[in-house]
Parts: sequence; C-alpha cells; structure tokens
Amino acid sequence: MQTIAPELAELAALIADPGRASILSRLMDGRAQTASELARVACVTPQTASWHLSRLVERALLRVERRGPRRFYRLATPLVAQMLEGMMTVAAIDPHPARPPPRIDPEMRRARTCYDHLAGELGVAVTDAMREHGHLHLDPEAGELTASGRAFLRDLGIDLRAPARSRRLLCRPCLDWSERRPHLAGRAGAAVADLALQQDWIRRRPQGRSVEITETGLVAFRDLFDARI
Amino acid sequence: MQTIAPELAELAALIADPGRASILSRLMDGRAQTASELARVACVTPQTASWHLSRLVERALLRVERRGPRRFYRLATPLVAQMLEGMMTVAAIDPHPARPPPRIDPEMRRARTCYDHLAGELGVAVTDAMREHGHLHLDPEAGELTASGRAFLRDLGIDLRAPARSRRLLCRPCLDWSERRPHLAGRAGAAVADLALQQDWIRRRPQGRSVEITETGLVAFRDLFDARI
DNA sequence: GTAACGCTTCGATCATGATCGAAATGTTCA
DNA sequence: TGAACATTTCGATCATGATCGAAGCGTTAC
Repeated sequence: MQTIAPELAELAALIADPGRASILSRLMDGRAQTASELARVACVTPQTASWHLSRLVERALLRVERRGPRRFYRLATPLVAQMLEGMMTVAAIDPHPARPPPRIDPEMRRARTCYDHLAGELGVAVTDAMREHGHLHLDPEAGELTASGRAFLRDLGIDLRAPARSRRLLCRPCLDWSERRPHLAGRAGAAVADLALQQDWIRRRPQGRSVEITETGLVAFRDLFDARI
Repeated sequence: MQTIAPELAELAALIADPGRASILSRLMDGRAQTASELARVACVTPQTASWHLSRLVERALLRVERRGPRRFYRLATPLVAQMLEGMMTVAAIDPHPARPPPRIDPEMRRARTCYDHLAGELGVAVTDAMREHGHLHLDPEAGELTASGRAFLRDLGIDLRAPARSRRLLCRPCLDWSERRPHLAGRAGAAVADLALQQDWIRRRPQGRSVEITETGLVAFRDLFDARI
C-alpha cells in the first residue's frame, strides 16, 4: 500500500527538532527574520541554525530572501502556518491532565499575532465581545460575520472588500492553543489586527511574536469592542 | 521566551517515525484497528509496533480499547485527524516540482474515506457535481450548503439535523492531499459517506482505508449526483 | 583594496531512539 | 487447569542526525 505516510514522516521529522520548532513558531507571525535572530530564538550557534534553515528551505517550508549580507527567512505559504496552528492545538493538549499544564510565557498568553490576526487572551476577548453583540457566529469549524458585524467593522474604518483574485475567507475560526478556544481569523481577523497596529492599540515586541497592548489600546478594546480585557 | 515550541517538537517527533506515520495514516478513517493489523501496516514486528503504539497512547494521540485478548487502537479525537489532514496537505506539496511527484497508491487516489467523509477522486467529483448544481459553495477555508443542497440531500434520504449537543459544522471543506482540491466534509460530508456505505455504493477494502466503488455505486454517483467519475 | 560582518560549509564527535529476539503477561476457551 | 493466541516487556545492538569549532564565501562600507 503506497501512501503519503513516508512524506508525512519526513515532514514531521523536520518539525521534530526543538530548534527548528522554535524557528517555525517564531515565524508564525508571518514576518521575515534574519538567520541570526532565528539562531538566537533556537538557542543554537549560527552555523547550526544555518543548517536547520537550509533544511527547512529545501523542503519548501520556508522562503529565503537576501537583503545585503543578511538573509531573511519567512514561512513559504499560509498553508504552513495553518498546519502549524493545527499541530499547536494538539500540542497544547496536556496528555496527563493531573500534571500541571505546560508553562506558557505570560506575554504570549496575553496577546500575540497568529500569522495575521490577533490571538491569546486579547484575540479571544475581542472575538467573545463581537459574538455577544451579535456581530459574529463562530464555531470550531467555521464562522460567519453578520450584517451587524459588517456594519460594526465598517464604522471602525475597515474595508472588508476582498482584493481581486483573493480566495481568502472573510471570517474563519482559529483555535487558540493557549486559550483553547476559537478566535476570529480570516480576512476580518487580519483587518482587525491591521487596524489595531495602525492605531497603535498594540505594538509588536522587538523579540518574539507577542504584542504589547498600549494604554490607548486597552481603552479602545474596552470602549469600541466592549471586550473584557 | 517560553513558548509551545518544545511541545510542538515533541509532538512532531511522535509522527516523524515512518512506522508511526503509517499507523496514524491508517487510522485516519476513524475506525479502530488491532495491534497486529497496525504492525502489518507499519511493516514492523508486533513488539516494535507495540512500543510505537504505547508511545502514541501515552501522548494521547490514540485511544486503546480491549476486546478479549485483542487491543483496538483508534485516533483519540477528531482534532488529531484534523491535524493530520493539515500535515498531509503540506506533505503532498512537492518541494521540487521538477522531480516526478510522489507515487500515490491508485486505489487510495481513486476513492477513500477521510475520517468520516469521502476523499480522493470520488470525493472531489461528488463535491464538484454538487457545486455545479448549485447545491454547495466551497472555499478552501469554509463551505455552505444551499437551500437546493439541503433539499437534494433530503431527497436522498439524508437527515441533516444535528444530534443534540453536537457542535459539528454542517458543511466544511477538507483539502484533499492527493487531488490538492477541497472536498465536502463536516456533517453533510459524513452523511453522504454513510449513505454510500449503507447503499453499497462503496465498500471498505479489508486493508487500507481506500474504498471500492461498486457497479451500483458508479451508476448512483453518475445518475443521482451527476458526478464525472 | 581591505576590513568588518553575516552567513555557510566541512569535519569530527556524540546522543537519542528504532529495532528485534527472547521471554513474560494476560485473555479466552475447553 | 492447561493450551492457544495476542500483545507487551526486557535487553542488547545499531543507525541517524544534531552539534559546534574552524575555515571559507559573499556583501557592504570606507
């Protein structure tokens, strides 16, 4: 029986190294990072990181781009991010509920970006608030933005029209591995995250993919979204 | 920065062994299999398979159930199946498009079950036919069954009412790794597969998770669904 | 040109974990 | 109780691949 299993194992082996897993996790915010930064994240020497990175590029999980003497690495396609999302969801399930759950960095748990949308407590709080106001229906498997939701986002200055040739879904759920609850993703989720960055409600931290909620942001999320954050 | 990365690597390592990948792939149809059958699938001795299986159960990817002297293993939750779907989708992407694509077992490619719904050429053909008849809208990220689609399935004798307490989505896409196109999943997809098995349109092969399309089935899929199969 | 810097390649070492034979365990049935 | 069978445990062996020091390559800036 010839199956996809060998390719599956090969792919998994690529993610099975803690250094490479850290690198992939770091790149989940969709931005590009230098080889040095990724070496630091993976806690290995530059030469070891280089070896890992070349394997990831060779297998087309990452794309590399040269800018001067630096090389910037990023996830090759959103499909890779979606795969990692799924794996993290399962990875976050504690096989031994008796033992204390894996410690998660509080900043990560509080607020972060997940490829292009908000995640962590912030992402879930915004999603919950929108649901309670009837802006949104969200299931673990799918989501729907209501007429009221469209109006709400439009009033915030968000343009939800899809770019030409985009087949991206307007509204989809993404299972949060730290909160273990679905939050808003898709074009709508990305638009909200864009707005928040643009309005300085959140700021990307220089390292890691957690974000800082500003004072203005706290007020905005509470007043505009009615989020319990 | 404390993250989920170590757990991600640990999880991936579990899937990174060809034997375990074969076992997981075999269990993707959602049914339970004995340790012996899984040893055969993984091409290892029973004692090696036993070692692999105990690791998978320990990490809560599989559940085990004893019936007499046999032990039946199955995926612990649909979440695991969904994760594997995502990984297979990426695994099926050829990193070197110049080289010949990975050979896939023709029976697998033709028709198989994917957890609880149809996949392979058959799954995609049925989905395409339903789309062309306006029964279905399906995006890579989400799907919707139209009024005409509901009527169509009802006429086939399918009851789409959700069981109490079920939060499963009626209609969702599942990306097919052999066809690289989305096909119908969710409650509607499962209902179609159930109907097909019940009407003897398809038969599970004794080994593997590919299914055989019967003569009756070929006629039914063509006449009732208008599928090009 | 040359120095500085980022990154990669090479080579040797070392640790992890997959494997199977042999033997033990556990279940059913008579 | 004993025989048959499925599965697991134990123990020893072996292969893969992660690691980093040293050296090399390529780009930029002066």
